Amino acid sequence: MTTAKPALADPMPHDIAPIENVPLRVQVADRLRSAILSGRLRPGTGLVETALAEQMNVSRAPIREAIQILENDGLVETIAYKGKRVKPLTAREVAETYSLREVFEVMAVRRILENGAPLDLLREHCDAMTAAAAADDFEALVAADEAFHHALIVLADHDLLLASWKNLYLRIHQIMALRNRDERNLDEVAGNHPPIVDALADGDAERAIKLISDHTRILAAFDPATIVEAL
Amino acid sequence: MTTAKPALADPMPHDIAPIENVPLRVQVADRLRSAILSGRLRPGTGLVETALAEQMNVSRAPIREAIQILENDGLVETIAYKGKRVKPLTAREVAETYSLREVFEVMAVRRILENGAPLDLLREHCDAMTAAAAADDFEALVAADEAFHHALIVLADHDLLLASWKNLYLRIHQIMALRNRDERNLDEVAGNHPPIVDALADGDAERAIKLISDHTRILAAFDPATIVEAL
DNA sequence: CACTTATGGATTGTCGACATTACACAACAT
DNA sequence: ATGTTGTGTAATGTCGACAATCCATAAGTG
Repeated sequence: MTTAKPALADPMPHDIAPIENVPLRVQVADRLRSAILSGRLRPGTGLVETALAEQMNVSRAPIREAIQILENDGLVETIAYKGKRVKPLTAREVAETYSLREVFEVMAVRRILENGAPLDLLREHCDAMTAAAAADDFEALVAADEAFHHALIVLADHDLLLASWKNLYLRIHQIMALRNRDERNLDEVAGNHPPIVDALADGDAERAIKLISDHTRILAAFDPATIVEAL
Repeated sequence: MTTAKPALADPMPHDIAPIENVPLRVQVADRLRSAILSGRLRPGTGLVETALAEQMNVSRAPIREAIQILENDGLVETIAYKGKRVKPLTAREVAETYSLREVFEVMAVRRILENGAPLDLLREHCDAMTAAAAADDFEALVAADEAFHHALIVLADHDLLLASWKNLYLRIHQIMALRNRDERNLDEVAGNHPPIVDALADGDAERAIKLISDHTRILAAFDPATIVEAL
């Protein structure tokens, strides 16, 4: 009953966005994270609190907490009394990241098949991917790809899985940014996804799992050598 | 060549442990964590920085950072400008925790079967469990059980998996502490594990996966109702 | 020359004080 | 009474300064 109070009819234009009260540490963390994920801050780069504080015009406290947030994201590591730096990316870590992602996505597929879920969202993302591929728009393709996989995890209806996947995907972002632009066929990437949805629709567990498994594994296999050196 | 320097022959007794230079935040975090995991700090309990700082006789800074560490462990949640509290445990979270653990352990089994690994450590832990069960020593049984599963994950030789499993197992600790002492047959718990090792030894993937899967699932199914209320 | 011992700079670790926010409750007006 | 507005309190958020630690490099010593 929002209309129960007739005085002041609709006084607030929707344009007035709520004042954002974002703590500094979050702003700092977001900026640093995006710098890391975009590859502007390369693995091995030292993060000096004093320098960052001065550069961003805040005190050391928020910087410290921001760095700790990034540590929880697994993007930064601390060596006591020595310094903090962007976590180096070893070939092994890359492989492990993708293999864990595979397990997560297979788990999602299993749960979707067991509990059922509407698949139209996945189809939409597939369409977006084929469109992006047709337009030769790499960025859009990557975005749609992530949206697809994200939706897949969400459909699994498992908060902890979703949180773990998101955390893992941070590194995937980083890896993709550091990887030499692999000039693979965009249409091929886009074409890989619809069969997964089809298998889900058919309730064909074995096929769906194999498809999603192969899909993520292909990405992983492409990596180790093409990563830029760490530190 | 440690004997190349003949002067001062073996001057340091091994008894003298290295001076521990543990940052306060870590000490605080360890204490709080153990309090949470043991159930002394129940879910929903508010954590007030000022109070903890006074109580532990340190400033607020280490307390703050310690709490953030626990947040990364998933044991504490923050509501901005409102307070921090021990994360409430819902039945859903418990179920999700165990289901994710199942996936992790199945992944470990798969990797062990694919890459091979010595199984004697697992056997030792099995023996410790049966011994504990025979002595009716609940604590020892739980410890050996954890050692077994920990070893299983370690054998999978996957650092990221190990880290994720450890993080997840923190909550399992908490859950077990909060759960009404389930008076199940100790011998039964102990007896569940050797067949897993046998299946691994036989290279029987299907059987090993089914065993480990059932094993963790049984534990999960036992929970939701027996958990004490949150908040 | 080999080896120990100072010393200096850089960086994190800790502290106490102040600013900001949110909530609860009282005071007030309608 | 009901709703609005003020005010106080308790908590987190932020700050600047100081202490502790590590590392490299130089100085001293046999």
